[in-house]
Amino acid sequence: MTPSPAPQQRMTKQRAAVLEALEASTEFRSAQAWHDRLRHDGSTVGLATVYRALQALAESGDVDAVVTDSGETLYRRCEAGEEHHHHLRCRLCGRAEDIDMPEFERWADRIASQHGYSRIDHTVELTGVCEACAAEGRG
Amino acid sequence: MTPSPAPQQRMTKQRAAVLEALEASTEFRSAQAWHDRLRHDGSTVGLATVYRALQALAESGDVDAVVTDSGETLYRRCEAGEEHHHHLRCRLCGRAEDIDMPEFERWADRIASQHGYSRIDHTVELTGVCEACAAEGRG
DNA sequence: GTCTTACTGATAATCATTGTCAAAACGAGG
DNA sequence: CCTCGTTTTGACAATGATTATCAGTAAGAC
Ligand SMILES: [Zn+2]
Ligand SMILES: [Zn+2]
Ligand SMILES: [Zn+2]
Ligand SMILES: [Zn+2]
Repeated sequence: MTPSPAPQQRMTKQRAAVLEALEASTEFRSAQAWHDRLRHDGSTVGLATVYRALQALAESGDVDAVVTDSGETLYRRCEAGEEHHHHLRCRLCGRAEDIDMPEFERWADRIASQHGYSRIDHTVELTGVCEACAAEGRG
Repeated sequence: MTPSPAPQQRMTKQRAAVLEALEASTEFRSAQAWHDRLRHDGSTVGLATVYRALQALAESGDVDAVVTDSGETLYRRCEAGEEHHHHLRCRLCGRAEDIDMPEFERWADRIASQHGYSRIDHTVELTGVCEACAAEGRG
């Protein structure tokens, strides 16, 4: 294989717009929802570009991504820096809280090795209805 | 709303075949994978029918369903009866172990209410590479 | 400015899943 | 066993989120 010539990143108008949209909210939204918001805010960014930007950001750890039960991927800006964490997310409005659970991490590793499994990964997501949404009687 | 006239279930050849296939394995497979297996075993069951059967079984709690990171839904027969449980699944072959974690359940409820969230639901899945797959050097 | 190369956006393609609907199969009752 | 109202089936179209294409655009190094 070739020594992979270090891929460069360029800060474009579009990427900046996506970043700005992400910064303006702490809620989980789908790529299409972010795209809608950008268009409504006057941007002419293309849908594919939004997908690409969000995926790149998710890979680099700058945004959090979760997959819903229906298979949709939701993104939001990551508030917790590099650190591994989980979420408590409102199913109705996308609001989310960062959750830390170091005990779980250790427990998962132990259980896995007890069963002979290696290269462990895990998915932990809590969903519910936030106080505001409950008050409005949504859902 | 109408008194919902008690929906009946009929045991058809196709549903029996799906059940039989599920009984013959403890591994998580996609609807399409189960369909393939059924066709290879001589059945002429249609793909849509397999989807319908698996969904019905999942709703009734007779099979476990998980959504992968890529959005695909995997099914396998449920070994743990009605009881709520989680899985440690091999990413390569679909093998899975049932995992119980009552502490987590309690913890999740507590965290959620501390943040003012109600109607809590949760997703906890562990994935890894099982001993057999690791031995074969797959992945 | 010039040039190389990554990026963009309109659009087509993919792929799992769901909807449609006429034909076939259940199974209760006779 | 035969009949009949329902449920189920299966081939195929449709959906909807995501990805691939590819010609044109624009970072940013020099
Ligand atoms: Zn909410
Ligand atoms: Zn974790
Ligand atoms: Zn395995
Ligand atoms: Zn649980």
